[in-house]
Formats: sequence, C-alpha cells, structure tokens
Amino acid sequence: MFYQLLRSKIKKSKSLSLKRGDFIYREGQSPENIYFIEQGLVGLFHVSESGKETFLRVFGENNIFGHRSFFAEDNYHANAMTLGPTKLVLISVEECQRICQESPELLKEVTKILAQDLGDSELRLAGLQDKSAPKRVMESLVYFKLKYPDHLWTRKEMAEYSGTTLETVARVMAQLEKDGLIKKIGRNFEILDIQRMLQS
Amino acid sequence: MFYQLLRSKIKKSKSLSLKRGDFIYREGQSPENIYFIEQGLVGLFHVSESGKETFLRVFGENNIFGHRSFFAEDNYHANAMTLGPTKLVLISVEECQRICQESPELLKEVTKILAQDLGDSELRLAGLQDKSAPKRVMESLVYFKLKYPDHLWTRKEMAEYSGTTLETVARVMAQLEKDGLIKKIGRNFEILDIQRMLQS
DNA sequence: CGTTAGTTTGAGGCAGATCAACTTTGGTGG
DNA sequence: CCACCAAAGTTGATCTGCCTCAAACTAACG
Repeated sequence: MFYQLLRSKIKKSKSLSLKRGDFIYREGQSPENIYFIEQGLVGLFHVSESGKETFLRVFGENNIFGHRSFFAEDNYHANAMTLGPTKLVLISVEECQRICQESPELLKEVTKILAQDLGDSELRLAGLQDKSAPKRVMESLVYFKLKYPDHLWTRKEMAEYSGTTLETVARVMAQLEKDGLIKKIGRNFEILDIQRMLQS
Repeated sequence: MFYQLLRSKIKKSKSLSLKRGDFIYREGQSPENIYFIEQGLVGLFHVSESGKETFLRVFGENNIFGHRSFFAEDNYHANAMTLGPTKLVLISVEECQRICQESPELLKEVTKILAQDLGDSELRLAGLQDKSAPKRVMESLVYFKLKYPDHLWTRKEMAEYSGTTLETVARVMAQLEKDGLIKKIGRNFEILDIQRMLQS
C-alpha cells in the first residue's frame, strides 16, 4: 500500500492535532510541508474574490494533501480545513525532496494520485456543463456517503462540492425523500436506493 | 528543458502525420502510447452522454499528451483531436515504463505537469461557479491568443473551453469590439487591450 | 463562384440563484 | 435535565443570465 510505503520512508516529522474548522494552510501561501492524515477528515476549498466557495477535494485517513503545490512548484491555490477532529503528520519539503529521490517508486504513486485527481476534476468540469443541479447533487450524496459514511455532511459542504447552493441541495433532498430514495435522519441522511440514485 | 530530456531518452518510437480534425484516441480506450507533439496542435475534448462537448486541455509543440491515463492506470477519459496539421511521435507504454525507471528526474517533470494541470483544472472549476459567462469568454480569448497566437480559433472551440455556447462567444466578442478591446479580422481576431480584458 | 462550415443576431423561456422569513436541531451551561 | 440559543436547514417567491431555437449572413477554400 501507498501509505505504508510512505510512512516507512519518513525519518523526520512533526505531529499536529486539530479540531473541526481549523485551517491547515491558506491559498497563496508557499508550501512548507506535505500533510499526512493519521485520523480525521480534511477539505480543500477555493474561495473566489466574490466570496463564493468551491469544495475541490476531500482527504480522509491515510491520504496526503498539500502535495499538488509542492510538485507544481506553486503556491497553494486553495484553503485546507479540517472537517472534524484530525491528527496530522507534517513532512517538511526538504524531507519530501529526500524521499522522492530515495524512492522513485513512491514518486510514481504520487504521480498516479495526481493523474487520477486530474481526471476526476476534468470530469467534474464537464459534468458542470451538462448535468442538471439535481443530478449533480445526487451524485455528490452518493460520493460522500459511500466514501465517508460516518461524517455528518452539511448542506453547505455538499452544495459547494456539487456546484449548487445549499437551498438547492435542501430542495433536492426533500424530493428524494418523497421519492423514497433517501431518508433524512436529523441533519444526517441515509441512502435507500443507490441504483436509482445514480441512474436517474 | 523537459522535452529535450525526454527526446534524449527515447530509444524506440513511431511517427505519425495528421491533418486537422483527426482523432488520435477516443474516450474509453486503454492507453497504448504516450504522444509527443513535434509540430501542430491537439485538443482534448470530453463528450457527455447528451452530446455536449467540453474542451479540457490544449497541447502545442513539444508537449506530451495521453500521459494522464498512463499514470492513472486508467482508460482515456476524453478524445484527443488535432486542431491543425500535426506531426506526432508515439512512445509505447513499455517504452514509457522503461524511461520512467531509467530517469526519475523525467518522472518528476511529468509529475510537475500533472500537478500544474490539476491546479488549472480546479481553478477553472471554481471559475465556472462565480465568474460570469462574458468574463470566462474574455479570459479564454486572452489565454488562446497569448498561448497560440497563430491558430485560428473557432467560436465553438472557445465556447467549449470557457463553458458557454458559441452564440454567447459571438455576442461577447461583438460587445468587446464595440468597446474597443478587440478587433475582429475575418474569422480571426486581435486583442487591442489585454489589461482591460483581464481586469473587467 | 458555388458550397459549406462558421458566424451573427434576435426572440423567448427556464433552471436555478438569490433573497427572505421561518423552523428545527443538537450542543451547552445553568 | 431542561431551557436556551446559535448554527443549520427548510420553504416560498421572485428574478435574471444565458441557453436554446431559429433564421439569415459571410468567410474562405477548392
């Protein structure tokens, strides 16, 4: 596995414990570390001039983040924020350099992750053009529930991921419950019929 | 430079000459080559079920394409099509494997390209949410004209890149000409005031 | 100079954003 | 344990940007 290989290569690192809503880094900063998630959940958000937020990527346990900027030799293009209590391992850029040189195998794994994420991002870009808002919301619900079933996702998070507004997410969810596709439980929800969620 | 390093590492390759509008590969196919552009221009397009096309990336001289799928170990997620007469060098996946192993330095360069493209794609994703159609069109005009000034870009290409329709592109361009920001020359155009194009 | 691909312009409609008011949830501390 | 309150969610009404459809026009190539 990727993360076991990575951890075995780390000689020097720092740890960091955070609560929900803490920022790990902000757009525009130059990367000082790559981050490994030992426990918890992190979201990557872009905030535009007008204040509109876009939810770019989610990172869960054993994922890394902050690597894009490091490899692009770029400043961060978005904000990284915890979505719940989180324990991180910080790997300095110097350490990253060393690890990459020492283990081309590991470098290739990171390349694979970037290539997959680029594909995902471009398919989302395309989906934004021709899929209706309800359809995008449904896909997001499935994505979040399958990948991170234990997290309580807010309407805002799901809206910013699917490229809509929280009102639209609420309306779509109300309709989906009427149609028997999901069941709302307090602020949480449960998917009753994944098949129909994805095909319609 | 990246492409000189790459070319020096290639031992075995094929060449291919194409005219405008030829497909190099199609969505869903499994990658058999990575492609290097010796001369010409190639566009990467995603076509959705409903038939809507999205222009994902442009590749010019000394660029590679097809690499994302190779590294993601994925099938192609889009169609690659020539935008003009083009001369390609085909590098088989076996050859790619060999080159990556032989030159981690080159691998790191490819990783950099992927990381940059991921950043670009995510910023476009964010821009699609909060920038108006006219603004996105203006940014696309600037992008295309600066990067590939010699190519005659169609309204359709610019629309599919900026996430609008050709009608909207035509309307925006008419207004821009009225405002003295661009000058239309036949089907081509010229930017008169880049500063104002980007700030407004 | 005919043909076709590309472009322009107009009219109309609608999906979904926005604004606003109200309700619910669930954590906190008294 | 309950009352309170801020945060989160719901629902309705309105409004508009831009897509869609349609039709006429024009560039550019053989």
